[in-house]
Amino acid sequence: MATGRNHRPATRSRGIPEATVARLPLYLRALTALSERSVPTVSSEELATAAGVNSAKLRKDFSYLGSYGTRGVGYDVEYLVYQISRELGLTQDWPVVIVGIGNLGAALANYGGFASRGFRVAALIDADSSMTGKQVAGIAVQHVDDLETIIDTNGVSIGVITTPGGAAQQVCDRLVAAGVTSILNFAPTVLTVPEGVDVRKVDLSIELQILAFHEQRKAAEELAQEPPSAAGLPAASEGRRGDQGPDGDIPAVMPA
Amino acid sequence: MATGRNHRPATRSRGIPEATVARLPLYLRALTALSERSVPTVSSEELATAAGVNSAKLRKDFSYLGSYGTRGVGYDVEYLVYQISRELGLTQDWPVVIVGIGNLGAALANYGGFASRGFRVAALIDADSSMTGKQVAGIAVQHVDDLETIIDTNGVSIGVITTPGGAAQQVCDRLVAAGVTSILNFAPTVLTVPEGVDVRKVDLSIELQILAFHEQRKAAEELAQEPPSAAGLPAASEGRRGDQGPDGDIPAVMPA
DNA sequence: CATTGTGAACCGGTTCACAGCA
DNA sequence: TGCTGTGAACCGGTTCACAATG
Repeated sequence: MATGRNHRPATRSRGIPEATVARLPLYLRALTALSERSVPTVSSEELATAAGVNSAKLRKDFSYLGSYGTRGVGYDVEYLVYQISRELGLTQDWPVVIVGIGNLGAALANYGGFASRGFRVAALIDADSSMTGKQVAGIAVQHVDDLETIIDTNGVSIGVITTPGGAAQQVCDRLVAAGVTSILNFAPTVLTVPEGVDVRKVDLSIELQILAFHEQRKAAEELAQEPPSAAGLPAASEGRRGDQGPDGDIPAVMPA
Repeated sequence: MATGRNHRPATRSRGIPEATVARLPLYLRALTALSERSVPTVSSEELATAAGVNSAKLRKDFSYLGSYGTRGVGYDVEYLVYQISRELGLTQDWPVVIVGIGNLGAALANYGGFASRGFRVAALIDADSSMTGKQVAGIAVQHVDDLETIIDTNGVSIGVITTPGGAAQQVCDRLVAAGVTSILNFAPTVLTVPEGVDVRKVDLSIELQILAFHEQRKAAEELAQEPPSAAGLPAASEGRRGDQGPDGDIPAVMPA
């Protein structure tokens, strides 16, 4: 999931590699912070450090968007914020529905960063009738029976699934039938969707399991490294900002 | 991150590619379901479908673990569950701390799939004194002042950060100093860690932004495709199970 | 002359296609 | 005969290194 995706394998959108797309939000976040500090320009080196990537990668990424930098100087922060926002489609705002208002669904509904940039929680949907009408994050929960109507009247094309695993595929089918074409899935389930629908998944337990794998390996190495020669200091390490997590690639959180 | 990771780039652990490691939990989940239905064996084709990958990839993945299949027959479900669990380090259980008990932290604490496989919530930690002592998911919240003691007495090596972005790096530093070597970061922040510490990140807003990008592209294509010839049915699509989301690769959810 | 933009080498991972084996 | 295991081709993405340039 790493990083996997869901697109036509051949002709890529407008030449922007998927890996680059996955990093644009990271650059945007760093640039927004600079913008708030009224920094006028950044070099690829500075920005790369802030975003946690190396500068060559960043420059190559930006080269896919066009030549927005100035040699000898760097990039204009405001201009770049605008270009990336536009490229990501954040100049319009996207109504989003969240289906499954358990602990996680409620947490997401309350998530501040939602509204800030291009997204708006248009509706909260739950199958439990006793939830209907309750306010969560200032929004009244609606019943799943009305899912199709809600999608339609709000013009929703992005859905977030935070239901238990067992309900996810069914909810997904209804979302897609109602016109949703992008789904963010937090349920621990592999969703089957028609061509043209994008699915990304976020899976807590998978992330933890990947960490456990490496954790175990570290423990094993520690034992194995004792015997050889110098059992001294463990390779003095300065701070780094390595690539962090999936890109794609990868985990689902299931509400209780 | 897809997937990106945080490891020495050269000598890979025990020859198991990172991309394979990221898929093992997926296979394990599918196998566990089969096991519960008492299915004795599966072919690579069946299991691949259940896990949402293609069979060649699955076979290659398994080949890194060893030759656990039987030609002409398939794989023994129970045996494979055991081998993958062992490989992922899930035969022992990992005490985990969650730092930042807001909406999201509470949601994760309540997440059932936690305890089920190898993980145990050893402690909940929050900086807000008014939270101290409160029960969340049956566990008393402890104050961040005691972080080091908690890590130490519980032998914790995996930490989950669900604090606001501003506190994440600081919490991370303390976790690492106290001995944590694997971190799952839900805060929208790039964490800097010393060599040898693994960080994976889960970022809601990044995931949504990636979806928005593709959503926008679809809309643009629709317009562009109208002009040509046949504006008929949109390429009849049978259900697929594509790769879904990051693997690696990559978003952070920030509690309110 | 500092910094971008990019061709070319490199590398991990995926897919293909078939040999090997129960 | 059917399915696994894997070498080889392929491909997207990363890194290198330097030419281009404001």
